[in-house]
Amino acid sequence: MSSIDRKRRGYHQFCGAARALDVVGERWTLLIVRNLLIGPRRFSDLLDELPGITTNLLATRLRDLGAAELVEPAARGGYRLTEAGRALEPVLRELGRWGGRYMDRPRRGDAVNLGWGLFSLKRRYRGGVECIVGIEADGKSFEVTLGRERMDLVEREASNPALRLAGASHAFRRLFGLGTEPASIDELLEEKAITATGDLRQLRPFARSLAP
Amino acid sequence: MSSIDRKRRGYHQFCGAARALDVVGERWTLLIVRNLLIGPRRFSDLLDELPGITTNLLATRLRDLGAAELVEPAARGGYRLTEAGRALEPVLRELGRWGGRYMDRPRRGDAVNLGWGLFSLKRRYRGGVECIVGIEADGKSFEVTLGRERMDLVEREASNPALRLAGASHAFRRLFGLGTEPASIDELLEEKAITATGDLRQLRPFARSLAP
DNA sequence: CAGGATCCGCCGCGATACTG
DNA sequence: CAGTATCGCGGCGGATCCTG
Repeated sequence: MSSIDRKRRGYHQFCGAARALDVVGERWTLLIVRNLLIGPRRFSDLLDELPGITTNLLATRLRDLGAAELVEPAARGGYRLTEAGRALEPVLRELGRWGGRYMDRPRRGDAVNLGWGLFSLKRRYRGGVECIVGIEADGKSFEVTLGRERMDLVEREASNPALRLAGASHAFRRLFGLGTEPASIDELLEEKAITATGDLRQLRPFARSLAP
Repeated sequence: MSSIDRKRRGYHQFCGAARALDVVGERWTLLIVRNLLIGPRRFSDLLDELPGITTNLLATRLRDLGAAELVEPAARGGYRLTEAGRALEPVLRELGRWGGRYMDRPRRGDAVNLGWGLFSLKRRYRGGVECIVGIEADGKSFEVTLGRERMDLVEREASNPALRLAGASHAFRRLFGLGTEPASIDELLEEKAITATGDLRQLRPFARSLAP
């Protein structure tokens, strides 16, 4: 039946990009995935982090992502990505890289999220450092794992970080040059905008490997 | 004025991926870019290659892409990508890579396009060959340039290819394993499904560097 | 309160017809 | 060949209501 074929609107092209857009090309979908790439999320978390999305649309998207087996129920409630969902990270990385040209400063009314900013550091990371850093900003906790080649990011309290940094998220956006005037780690410590505890010898290599 | 802010529907997030989707996230847009990445196109070319798009929507998308300075008028009429538009290639590459998992075989009603298939070979190319190959299939001409690291593809008659291959597009899809049972270059030459002229010593390295 | 479902209005989209 | 004009529909945005 052609009614079945056309049931769901699709591109009907034998092309990887078109197939991908058939699955994750609808509005909001890739942004939901981006947020889940940082860590598991509850419905209400996503609702807060995605200003403008409505409850019905978020529910629909999560249901569709579940049906596509890109998202599954998380252990402690909420939603998490499956392996196939996590495989979308390179797509988000390249989208973020390309969109960087429109992103020098936040515009009026823009939602700003430190998680998105830290996520974008993955492609800036220069490598060569090996340590785990815990970041606490505005009630949120991030575990940043620097390895030989790549950086990992999870939103959770770092289990056993070599270094702990705490401050307002704006301080971290200054540290990494994420939409504000950049500042050195020394300035920020001097101003007490950021406080560091733990193995302070890791501080400078950490900052340098992620500097703007 | 808030009416100006909200004139165009957008995500209003200070995030590279969201900014990118504000510009190229609407339906059809990235597929138009994908086709233009293979070479300049006229309005009617795009209309043929994008089954299902309508004239008004294609006109709107091309106008928007022009306003965003991703597309500009081509020298001999039609449309071509600007530098910023070509910079979307990694996005299409990663989308295509991810979408590959849904693409083992064409489905009923799928549009099939040899250009899209050859484009996907860019990420398969193993490097190490240096030659220009002209491919002629079903009235279309492609110039495939193999270099030390990467492969380039333009839809045009190759100016001075070391090797010329001609055949039905289905034969090339067998050669590269693009949605059909793969076949070796020897089989295809034996069957006369593909005819090769020029420097035949390049034939086998070419096929091997792009094999499934 | 988390996690939705339901209803409605609007605009992006699809289809067709028409024009320079 | 390269679009524009028109219209109907469904996806999406906004608000409210429901259920454990």
